[in-house]
Amino acid sequence: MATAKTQDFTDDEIFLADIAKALSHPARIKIMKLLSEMNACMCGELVNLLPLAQATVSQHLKELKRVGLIQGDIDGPKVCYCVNVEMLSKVTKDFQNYFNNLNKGEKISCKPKTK
Amino acid sequence: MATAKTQDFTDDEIFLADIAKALSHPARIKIMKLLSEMNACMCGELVNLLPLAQATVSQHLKELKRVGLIQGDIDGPKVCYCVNVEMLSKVTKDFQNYFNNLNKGEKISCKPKTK
DNA sequence: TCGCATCATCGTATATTTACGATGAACGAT
DNA sequence: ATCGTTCATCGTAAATATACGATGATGCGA
Repeated sequence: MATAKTQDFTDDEIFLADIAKALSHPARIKIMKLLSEMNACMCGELVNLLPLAQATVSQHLKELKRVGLIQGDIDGPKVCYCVNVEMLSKVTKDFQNYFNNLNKGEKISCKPKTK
Repeated sequence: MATAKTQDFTDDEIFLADIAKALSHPARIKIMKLLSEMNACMCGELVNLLPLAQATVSQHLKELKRVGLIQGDIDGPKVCYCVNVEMLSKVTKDFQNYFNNLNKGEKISCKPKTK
C-alpha cells in the first residue's frame, strides 16, 4: 500500500495552479496583455476593450489582484491598474521552470492512440 | 464610442486560457510532473500518488487529454498515459512568448497601494 | 453642495468544476 | 466461461465561476 495515499499537494503545486486559474479565462489573458501594452496603467478603458459589462470586468480584475498579478492605485475617482512587475517576473520564472522540467522527460512517449 | 465594444477574444487568447484552465488544479499540475518524471508512461499508479479517488483522477486525466497535453494508450486492461511532447513544446513556447511580452512593458508601474 | 463620472460590491441566475461511490466495459489469466 | 484488475462513465451533491443589472461609495468639478 505504498505511501499511505494521503500525500497532499506542495505549496509550489498549489501556487502554480492558482496562477493558472487566474489566467484561465480569455478576458484575464487579454487584460494582462492590455495592461502591459499600455505599459503605464489603465482604468475603465478596459471595459471598452472587452466584450463584457463593467461589473464583470471588475470581477476579473479582482481575481488578478487576488493572486497579485496586478495592482490598483486609486487616482481620484478612477483607479489605475498595472501589472505587478515583481510578481510577473516570479511567475514567469516559475512557469518556465515547470515547463522545462516537464520537457526534460526522456520522451519515451507511448503510441499516440489518444484513447 | 470607440470600437463597438463587441470585440471578441482571439484564438490565441482562448487557447492560452484553455491551457491555463487545464493546469488550474494542483492535481493536474502534479499529474503532469509525475508523468514526465516517470519519463515513460504511467497507469493507475497515479491514484496511489494523489490524495484523490480513482474516479476523480480519471476526470483530471480527461481534462488534460481534452487539451491535448497528455495521451493515453490502451495496454491490455491498463491504460498507459504520457505527456504529448509536441503539444507540450508548443504550450511551453506560447506561454514563454506570452510572459515575455508581458514583461516587455516599460515598467511604469503605479504606486503599489494595491487598493 | 450638487451632480457626474468611475469603480466596487451586492444580489442573483446559470453554468461549470470538483469530488465520490456505484456501475459498466475491456481484457488477461485461470 | 468466469473472475479479478483496470479504468471510464454515470449519477449526484456541493462548491465555484461567470455574467449582468442595480446600487453604493468616492472624489472631482461646477
